[in-house]
Amino acid sequence: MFRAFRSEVETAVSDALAALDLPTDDLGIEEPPEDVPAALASSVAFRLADEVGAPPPNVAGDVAAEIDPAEFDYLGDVDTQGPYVNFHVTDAYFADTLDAAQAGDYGSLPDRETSVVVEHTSANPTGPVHVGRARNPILGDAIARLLEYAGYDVNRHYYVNDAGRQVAVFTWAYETFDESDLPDPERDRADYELVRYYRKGNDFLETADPDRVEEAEAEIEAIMQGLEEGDEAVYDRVARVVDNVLSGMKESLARLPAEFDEFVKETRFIRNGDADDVVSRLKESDHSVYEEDAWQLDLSAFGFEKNLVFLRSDGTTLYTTRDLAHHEWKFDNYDRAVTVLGEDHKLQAEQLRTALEILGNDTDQLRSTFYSWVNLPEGGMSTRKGTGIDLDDLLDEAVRRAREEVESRLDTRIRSDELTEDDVDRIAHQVGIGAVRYDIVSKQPTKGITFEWERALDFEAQSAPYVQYVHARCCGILEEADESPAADVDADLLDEPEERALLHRIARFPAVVEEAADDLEPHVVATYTRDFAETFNAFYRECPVLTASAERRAARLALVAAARHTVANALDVLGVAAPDSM
RNA sequence: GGGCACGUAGCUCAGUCCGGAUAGAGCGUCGGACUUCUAAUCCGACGGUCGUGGGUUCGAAUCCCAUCGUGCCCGCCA
Repeated sequence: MFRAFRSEVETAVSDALAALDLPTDDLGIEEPPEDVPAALASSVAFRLADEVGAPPPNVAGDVAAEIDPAEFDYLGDVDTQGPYVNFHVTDAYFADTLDAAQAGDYGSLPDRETSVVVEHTSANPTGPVHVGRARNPILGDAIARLLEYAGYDVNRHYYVNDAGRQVAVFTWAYETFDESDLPDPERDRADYELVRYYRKGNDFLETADPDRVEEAEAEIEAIMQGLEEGDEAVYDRVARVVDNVLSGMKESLARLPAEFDEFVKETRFIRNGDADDVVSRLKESDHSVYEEDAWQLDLSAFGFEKNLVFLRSDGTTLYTTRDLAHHEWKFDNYDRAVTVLGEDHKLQAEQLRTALEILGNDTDQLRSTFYSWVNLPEGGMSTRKGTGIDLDDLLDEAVRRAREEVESRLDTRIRSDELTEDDVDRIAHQVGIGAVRYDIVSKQPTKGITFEWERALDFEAQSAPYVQYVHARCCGILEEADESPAADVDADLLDEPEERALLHRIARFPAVVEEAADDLEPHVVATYTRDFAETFNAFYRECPVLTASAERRAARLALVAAARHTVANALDVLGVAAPDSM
């Protein structure tokens, strides 16, 4: 309803200014501070004061007087407070909000008939997912969910880097070293087992005799050439390692949960000739140069200092070349493409975009969003070196601490229903994993995070359980009521300030989804859930539901149902579970 | 050296894109509220030169310039 209201306000102000013969290019519509009762306001009077030749409050009065609320459904009173024009909502606004939010999918926007491919995570298949990388699947999955709520047809892709040197090293190491020379795996799973070869191999290359390193390098080079030439036997050798490691990584990611519709392998674009096609088209471009036996793009006209090599002197393609083919493939199959990348890929992403334009693509359909790395207090995390916290360890610890928390609360629990063992287990998972996820997704991705156990697993703070608790409270009331919320309640009965505030908050949810999706910023939804919880808790404190008189009780039950759908879906956008009880 | 981010209360963060009403939360500290629809909750107090210095504007945390601090990037790696 808020979206409809806002559009009415825009129309009203625009028409009023036109009637007063004033410019309508800037309506100055904004949200007033919390202590102002209006839902929207306009500060347009400041800007027009000079033109009108009157002080802002007078101009505001003129604008307000020009608006006839009778022409609108949701725009009610229009008044002024000093230089501001304030817009209030009608009873119909509350009634329609209450009605709309009875739907279980409240907050989902209409289908846009637009497909979007969201590529995220795409971590090199070299070992277990660590916390430094975990921001990517959490952010990426939330963006994918957000876009689905916003009405897009979303596909989630994981781009598998299976053609680079690191997988050649990995394959060579896997085939060379014997398991008896390796430490025990940290977990009984493919990624933990295989990463030992990768680490051993890298260690060997750094510390072994130069002669033996040279031999190893020759084998690694042979694997890379085999991939480039389309040697099926080499593909099979590499795929055995890559697919195995990936199967383990998928299990970690699924715990978040982050799941994918497709794992797109980089080698696919070598094998199907698309990378070669990109090379030949780039060679013909005005920006291509042949220097030092390699084909390069001179991007100085686009503000890039250095050339971008797209074909090595030995005739092989580079990651970027294959990624160009990859993105053209995305453009062929989807209307829009979103990529979630670490900030270290920023320059590369800009070069990619420019090269795609040179190839004749419309890059408006491509949007990238960047996040800062999660570091340890002592520095970065590395799969190769084995430094870092495994995502599995973090999630295990989060669930363990959440379980401790649930169990310690069992004694003081007021509610009469007993929690079963299964309930405790469920709540521990929902709260533990939800807290990790919420902590990451509620911050602006560009802000750096230093990982600290205590902070990551703090269930107090402004964390998931605070919001989840609101959902559990809603469910508790609805369950206790023992009757479904009636469809035709009188929303006018919800006239307490806390009830009105809650309806206002509910009404905004679709607009929050829309804004967050437009900007690819799920943290906006997280901020909303916190505000929502605060507003609901005020209602919960002041407005008893079950003991209210029959009519009021029915209206409040409908409000609680509306609140439940809103908070459940807001959490769903973030990928955080909404527990029925806690 | 160049480019891009980030800098808001003791700590962790919203707000910055799109300038407007006394800069908002949480944690911590201090003081209150459970025979009540679940206290993982709520209420109150204390706490801020919005890194710094200029500029634009009726108005700047927000825009511009400069500067300091931190992080990332500047490969025929991925």
